[in-house]
Amino acid sequence: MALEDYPRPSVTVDVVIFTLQDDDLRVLLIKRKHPPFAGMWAIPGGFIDMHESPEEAALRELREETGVEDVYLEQLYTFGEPGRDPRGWVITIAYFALVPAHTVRPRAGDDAAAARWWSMYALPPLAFDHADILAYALQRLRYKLEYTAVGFELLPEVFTLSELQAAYEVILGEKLDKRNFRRKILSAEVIEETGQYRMGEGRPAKLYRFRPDAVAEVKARRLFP
Amino acid sequence: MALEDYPRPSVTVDVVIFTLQDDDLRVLLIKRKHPPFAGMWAIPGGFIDMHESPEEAALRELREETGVEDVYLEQLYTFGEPGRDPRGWVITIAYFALVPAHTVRPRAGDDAAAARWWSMYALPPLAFDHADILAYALQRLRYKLEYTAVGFELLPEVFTLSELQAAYEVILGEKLDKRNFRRKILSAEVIEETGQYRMGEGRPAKLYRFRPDAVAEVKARRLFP
DNA sequence: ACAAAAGTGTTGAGAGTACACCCATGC
DNA sequence: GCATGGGTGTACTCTCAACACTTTTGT
Repeated sequence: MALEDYPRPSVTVDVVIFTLQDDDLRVLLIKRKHPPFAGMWAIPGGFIDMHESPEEAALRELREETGVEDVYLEQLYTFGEPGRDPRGWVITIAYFALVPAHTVRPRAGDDAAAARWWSMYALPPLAFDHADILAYALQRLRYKLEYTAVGFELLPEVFTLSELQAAYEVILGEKLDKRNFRRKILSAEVIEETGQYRMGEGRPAKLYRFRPDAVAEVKARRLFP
Repeated sequence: MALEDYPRPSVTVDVVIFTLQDDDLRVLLIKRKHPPFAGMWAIPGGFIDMHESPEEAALRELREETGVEDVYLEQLYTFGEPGRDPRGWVITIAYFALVPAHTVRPRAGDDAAAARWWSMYALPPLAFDHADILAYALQRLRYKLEYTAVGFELLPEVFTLSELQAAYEVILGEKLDKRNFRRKILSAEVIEETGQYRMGEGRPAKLYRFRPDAVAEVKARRLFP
């Protein structure tokens, strides 16, 4: 039996693009130009091209919507409930990306009437099952933040410890203790001082950078030995 | 632009089915009857049907290959490298399932010349990119084992602590300390005594069962607070 | 001098790890 | 009575969480 004897779905990639902006966790959404859900907000995405891998397709979408090339990108989950797209049988491979805010200026692609950042904590109504996808992406981001060093992907190259802590707080949605935070992050040896300082309203703050040679993952606590 | 204007891939599900047998971690493979890779071993799978979700397709495959219905099933990853299937453009959504050995008798489905368990530590050459998929599934299984209670999905309803420890050892590929193992698992309060004993060659062993109300997940140690 | 943000240590509790011997049964 | 696997406790180290004051700068 040949491939053509089986019905084939359309397959898209959707890319949840996170950033930090104004002490808020934001996600890039596009306003749909065409039906279905014309005028509604949606996660940017598009059809996979033959001859490209799903990851390449996700990188292409990311480039089209943000212009950025070299960012953290990870496959999230594949959604394929029948009926999730009123046009027909459409399966989507969802990705999530982390971009530092200052590197990006959202651009509306061909199919979008607009593109802008939305706070993850104040989202508009969303097309398709995109609210589910975002909820899952947030859960996964929080989870990864706890046991890997992905947080740095959202920050500029240099940052202060207070800025880093604020980033963690806004993503996790909880306050953290300053002394414990500093002790733990410094003992993890994933950042180093740059020797520079950031001048501000109070005492100048040491600037740090991520150590690219750092081990990004810590062993999880085992439920069983 | 309509859905039909875009090229569509074939989409399959592949289900990595793990079990424990003879103190070994095993995976169910089928021997392919048809080209490509006729006569080679492969992960069981098949095309998704229109009107079913990927998860339903995975459950259907699982039923066809093993007859079991009610088992642990989790989406693993979606593989879509161009060229991974010589017949053309085929994307596969990989799942992994955990089944207790005694509940299953492998059956060769229509497209298979044979089906049998293989040790994860002594695999035959595999069709397509299935070696990659298995390697990733093993990594994920080990990872989940460390911070959730999925291990019980591989054991019969009642078991001794020694059997449980042996299961963990064969999956993780390392020896564990008996006293620490027992202390930790009992303090996690995920199992309870049945009151029965298993008679064997030495002192009879207490039988335990999994507590279905138990919390299956433990907080991971945070890299950062 | 005062406002604003940066920076800094200690203590008590719980978890992880390493380690060796006695117990209950079948033969 | 002995072989076989089941079952048990302690001491040390490390990590976690809670908690408040001093330092450095700009105005």
